[in-house]
Amino acid sequence: MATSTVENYLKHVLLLSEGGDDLVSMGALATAMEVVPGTATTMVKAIAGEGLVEHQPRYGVKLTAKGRRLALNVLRKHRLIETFLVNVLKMDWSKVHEEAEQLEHAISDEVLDRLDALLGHPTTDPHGDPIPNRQGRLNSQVYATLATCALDIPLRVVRVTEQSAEFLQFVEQNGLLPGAGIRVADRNLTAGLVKLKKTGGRTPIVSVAAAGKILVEPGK
Amino acid sequence: MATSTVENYLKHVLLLSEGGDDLVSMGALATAMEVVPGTATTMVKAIAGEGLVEHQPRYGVKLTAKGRRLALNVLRKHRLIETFLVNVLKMDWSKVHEEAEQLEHAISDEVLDRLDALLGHPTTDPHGDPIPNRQGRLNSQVYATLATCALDIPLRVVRVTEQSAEFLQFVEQNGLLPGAGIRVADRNLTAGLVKLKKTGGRTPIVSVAAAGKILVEPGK
DNA sequence: AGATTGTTTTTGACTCCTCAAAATGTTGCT
DNA sequence: AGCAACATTTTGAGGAGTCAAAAACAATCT
Repeated sequence: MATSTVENYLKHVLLLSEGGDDLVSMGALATAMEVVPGTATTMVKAIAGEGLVEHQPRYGVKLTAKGRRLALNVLRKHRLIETFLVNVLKMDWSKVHEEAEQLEHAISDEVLDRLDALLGHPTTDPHGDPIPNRQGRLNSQVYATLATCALDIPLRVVRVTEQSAEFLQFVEQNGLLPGAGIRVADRNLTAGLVKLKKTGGRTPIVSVAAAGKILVEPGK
Repeated sequence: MATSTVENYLKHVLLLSEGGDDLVSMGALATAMEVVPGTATTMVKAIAGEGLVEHQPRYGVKLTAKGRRLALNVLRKHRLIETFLVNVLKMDWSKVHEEAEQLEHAISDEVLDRLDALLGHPTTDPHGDPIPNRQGRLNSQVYATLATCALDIPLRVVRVTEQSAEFLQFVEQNGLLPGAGIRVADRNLTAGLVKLKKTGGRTPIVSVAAAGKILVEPGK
């Protein structure tokens, strides 16, 4: 059985490769795992020996089929737990990520399936992140962001791709939760600012960096 | 923060001292932790250094006030999680102990409190074991067992003090879940057998060893 | 008292995961 | 091509938790 450290490495390789099967650099992986690069190298060599990842020395790492299966299961646990914490226990959406980081390694597959049923087999978590199904299929649709989409057309927020509590609170305070209707009024790349217009009249201003983390689709 | 290994040592010292503040032997602790005695000695010395237990070399170990507080919190988590798994997720009561062993170290105090509220502040878990409240008060009433109580008076099962899945399944199959009405028809200490009589007519026979693990109170 | 039995502690070693710092390789620039 | 800048790997070391086996101690039985 993979230790929770190994599960975390696999999960981060999956998240950093974002669907594509390109290589993840040691630097990026080390940063995500909050360890020094040498540690990541050591660990990657170890789990490569177990057939969980393929290591191209000096170029990067990618998941094997086996590693991908494990990583998707961890991700499924993480996102279903987040959904449970928000929908059932009514926890603050900005706090559930931390909590799920711990629980995802402690929960069994049986509890996972029962949670899934209790929640009605949700397809996304409270941040709009897609939840892999039991078979490990992941809806990896590509969305536009508030930093890239066309101006002045009606949009709907579908996903927020950063988990830090501060950022999530900022998003909530500006009424940009998944599901919110919105349009981009103006974008000034020189100043690095994006002016929004909410249905209801509010006109929050966010940085281009923040806007790039808010995914949208054309909406009513 | 105590590691989950430390939490487990503290929990087992608490359970083995059963309310009383007498010393727990290294041998008993090692057996409970499923490690060799030398490991228990090493660990106890380490956590004694952190002020969590008091170690009387060669005689045993007991919790300090600080250690007891932590141990009770772990026990509270364990038992509330078991209750959640059975009452909400409808899991088999013989399986939830294993699951809770993992989850008790991963869950935050906030989630704990929300679970507690969701469940309606239960005072016992599905096995009848008392759940410590937030302040760490533990209802440590002393009950008779089927191995010691008077014959032929109406009883009610209140608690089953062994967590192995096999034993719990045996208890369930004989209709001896907490809450069940029952009386002891006969007890033969030589043969080591206890004959029971259920309200409803069934007359299960259990060993004295098993009977000693089923706690009862006088009941209609 | 002396010897036997059983428990506890000590010692040395091992695994897992980590870091710091030195060594090595890659890439881009002039 | 030669060099600078950067990323990666290697090396040596340490903490946490564990085991096996030897040593020390306590309790009990002649």
